[in-house]
Amino acid sequence: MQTTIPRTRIQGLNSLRIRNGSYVMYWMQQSQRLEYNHALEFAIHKANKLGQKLLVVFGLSAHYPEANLRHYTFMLQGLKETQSALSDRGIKMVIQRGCPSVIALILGADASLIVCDRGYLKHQKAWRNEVSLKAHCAVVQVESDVIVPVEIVSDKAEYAARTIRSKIKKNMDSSLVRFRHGRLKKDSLNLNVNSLDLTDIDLLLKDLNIDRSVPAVSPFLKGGTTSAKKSLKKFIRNGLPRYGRNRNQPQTDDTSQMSLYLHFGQISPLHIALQIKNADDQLQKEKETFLEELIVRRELSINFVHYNQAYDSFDCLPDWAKKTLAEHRADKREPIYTREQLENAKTHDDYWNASMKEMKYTGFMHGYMRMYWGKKILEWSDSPENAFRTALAINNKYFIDGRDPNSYAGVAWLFGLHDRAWNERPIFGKIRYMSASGLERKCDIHAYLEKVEKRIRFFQKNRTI
DNA sequence: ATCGGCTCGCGCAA
DNA sequence: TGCGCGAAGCCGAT
Repeated sequence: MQTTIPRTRIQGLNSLRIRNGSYVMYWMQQSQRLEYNHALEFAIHKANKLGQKLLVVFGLSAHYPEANLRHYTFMLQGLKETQSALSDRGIKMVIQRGCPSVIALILGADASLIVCDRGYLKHQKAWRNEVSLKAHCAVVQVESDVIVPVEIVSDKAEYAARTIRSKIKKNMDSSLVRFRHGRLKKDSLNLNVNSLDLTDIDLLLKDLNIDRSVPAVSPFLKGGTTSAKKSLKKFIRNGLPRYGRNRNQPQTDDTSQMSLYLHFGQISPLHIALQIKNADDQLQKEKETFLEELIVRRELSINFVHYNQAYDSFDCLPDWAKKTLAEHRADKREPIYTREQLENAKTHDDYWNASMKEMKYTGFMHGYMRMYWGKKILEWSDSPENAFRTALAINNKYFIDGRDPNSYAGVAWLFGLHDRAWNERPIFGKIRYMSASGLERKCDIHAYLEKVEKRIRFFQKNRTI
């Protein structure tokens, strides 16, 4: 049990001191939860030490890059729960409408100290940079979204899972520790700061001028820590015992779905990892396989977006991949589908269409099908650059967990990132290929088609938003 | 059903 | 400098 936050998670973002302001402010943005939140714990600790109140602030932008009704609904469900959970602890949380960095600076003007959590995408870094440059007090960033902080693992973009694995494992035991949740001494509920009212999320969503082109998946998937923990429990009971066998079987539902909640910081990877470690001792192998995905692969994605500035474009790919795709640029593509045809699931390939529908109507797709889905976009586009753009755009539009570091690494993987060369063939060159016959050979793809059809019928019948 | 070849480059051993 | 091996494969030979 750890009582203080490890130094390796804490970074001063400017050189200013703690001022004598009205409160300590935790600018919450990435880690949208109360539990296992290192940034929040650090802020509570500092507030107690200074004898001050703690104000938690969230800036809600109506124009978050690529976000639509589906994402906002899921996020606001989680924020509503977090606000009330904090309130139960005597901590005031306000949500204000506007660009997150601007909100942080406005409310931070009265703060003694601004604590923020960490995000690795370009716009998330830019927001924190702006706040650290313009704030009048110390700005401290606390990592609470990974098991091993990125800089501790490596100081460069890693080449593949195998090169990052040992570096993560070296630091894992010292990072996989519980910590005590602190208590705020000075109740801050009476702080007089305005907040958006989250009582009626639908009403608030109508008020915000957001992109409404993609419907929410509520009430089938609900955002928030309670949902996340319920899914985790269910996974440990039902999915984990079969994880080794079924993780690549898209007709089953033996996945954890943790990526949805992790994306919005509604659950901590540390919390998940500890729960998994504590599960049945008979499941050593399954646990290892799951932790490999949760920690090594997820944190490889974060390493990628942190150190590779081109993570959202074709340029991010390793040279051998760009070279081999260029050599096959003139290969005949037949058929070629437009983005519209793809989004409408109007291809000749029923397996592919089913995966597209799963994504479009349920906001989720089984991991194994995510690979097949993307590989075919490369095969059916007029150029690899356009394929990259299309795959990423559709990914981010429909997946609840789109726009995550995992999204960028996942899309780039389709084009060779973190992978190796394979037998050369048309269009793909030496990039790994996947085929419909592979699906037939390796899983029960017809059961998957049925699963998707059934789920979509259920969704359409019961949709409320 | 199972196996080997395909093919690249990092990281480590020497 | 050489060598082993890898984020989830394909394909043809046996």
